[in-house]
Amino acid sequence: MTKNYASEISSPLSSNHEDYLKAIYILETRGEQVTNSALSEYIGFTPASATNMVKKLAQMDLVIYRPHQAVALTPTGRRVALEILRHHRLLELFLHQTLDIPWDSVHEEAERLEHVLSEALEDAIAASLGYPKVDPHGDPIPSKNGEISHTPGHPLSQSEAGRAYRLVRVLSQEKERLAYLGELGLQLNVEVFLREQAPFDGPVLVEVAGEEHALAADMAALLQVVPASAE
Amino acid sequence: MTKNYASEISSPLSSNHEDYLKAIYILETRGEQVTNSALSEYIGFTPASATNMVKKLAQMDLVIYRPHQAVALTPTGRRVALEILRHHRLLELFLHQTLDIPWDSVHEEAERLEHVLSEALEDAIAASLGYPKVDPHGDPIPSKNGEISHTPGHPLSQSEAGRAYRLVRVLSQEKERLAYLGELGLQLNVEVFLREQAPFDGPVLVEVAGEEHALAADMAALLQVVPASAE
DNA sequence: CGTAGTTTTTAGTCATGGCTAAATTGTATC
DNA sequence: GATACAATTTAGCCATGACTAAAAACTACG
Ligand SMILES: [Mn+2]
Ligand SMILES: [Mn+2]
Ligand SMILES: [Mn+2]
Ligand SMILES: [Mn+2]
Repeated sequence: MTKNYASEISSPLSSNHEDYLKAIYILETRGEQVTNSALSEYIGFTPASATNMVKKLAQMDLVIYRPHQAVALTPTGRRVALEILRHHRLLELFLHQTLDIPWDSVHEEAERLEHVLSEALEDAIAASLGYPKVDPHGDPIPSKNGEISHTPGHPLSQSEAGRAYRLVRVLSQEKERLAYLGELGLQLNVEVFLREQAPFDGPVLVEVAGEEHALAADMAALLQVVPASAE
Repeated sequence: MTKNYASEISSPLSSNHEDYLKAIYILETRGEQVTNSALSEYIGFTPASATNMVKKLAQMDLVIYRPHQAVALTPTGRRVALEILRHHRLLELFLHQTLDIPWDSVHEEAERLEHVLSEALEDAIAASLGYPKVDPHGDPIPSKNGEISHTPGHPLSQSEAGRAYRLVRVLSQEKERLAYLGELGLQLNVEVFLREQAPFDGPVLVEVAGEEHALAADMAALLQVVPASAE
């Protein structure tokens, strides 16, 4: 058997089923309404396809669907979403740590592998990593029984200038963006000194590993930090 | 991009396409004629489905199909089969070595993972294992450019009694059989002393790690060995 | 409220790739 | 060579899940 949630559902789920549920979960956690258009845009299929799939998921009791309303996960749907998300983030960390895959590439690899990970493999990976709590981007890894911790931190763009911070999460999975940040030395847990914060949503000046860089406001908004003093 | 052979083919191949090609390759190497029934039995679909798929593979120039004749791989088809086989065997070894997955479980895991392995990951795995030549069952791992070595050895059932041998390959991927062999201590590269060989295809008596065991003739036929003196 | 514009749903099409059942072809035996 | 039996192919069915285009339903604004 290949999946933990297998006992809770009627028919086996395809990769796309799982990606839909994961997408709904992620959109839910963003606090936005999970409209059909938001969902279809996120997964990259047409709105008609999204409606179609959501109806099927509703028949399987994985989501609640009321026409023209935002879709929501049922408890079972959330369990499935969290299991796939756990696979995804464990894989990202494993690929990064064990196989030296750069942090800007792990997402796309995990996107395919997450669907073919057995329980045994999930457990073996988790064990070999020492039961980690976050992935290479600082995203929390759901526990086996579906708990997920809230990550601390606040955007660098909303932090006080003249202080040192530690990067605890990057709210982006865009390959190019992550590659750029990596070039600046901005990897997870790196120390960042916030030199200057321009007003009117202007750029921020930071110092990383002795070098100074300017970051656009929207970029800085994606960088979650905590005070470096909290060591 | 996900596969190396992508440039050589017209349309992307599904997991099942790849498994068919791999199956044809394996049946070919057994020296038997790859009949429709042999193929359909091996892959576990009906003969009608096999005919159907073989015709599609023929349209893509991956196999040669003539009605009522044995099917054969084209050079391109062989390249695809060998790439998937490389994925499979690299994964088996990786799972066994790096994640301690038992040798009787790696096959089924690799059967799913082999289809979602990117070039980058294939390379990273091969590098982390030190570019290995054989998998945990002694099956040769095809090279990146599609070369595959011939493994030495002969069946234990056709070996001379009173001599010591080294197990270099097990010609089975049945979970229960491998688990049983593992319990006897019969893992790859283990030393086996052939105590007695009963006539008329009778059982063989072996000594492994100080313990004596009797093996059925068909079991012993699956164990490929070389003289232990060849150290 | 009524209407324009947006969002969502419906309806209908298509490709894929399994399946069963029936027809056909090939093979072996008398 | 006829005939039985096995292997293979054909024909037709079905589920899945994408798509486009059209219809319907919501929303917002004058
Ligand atoms: Mn995915
Ligand atoms: Mn991540
Ligand atoms: Mn496979
Ligand atoms: Mn093997």
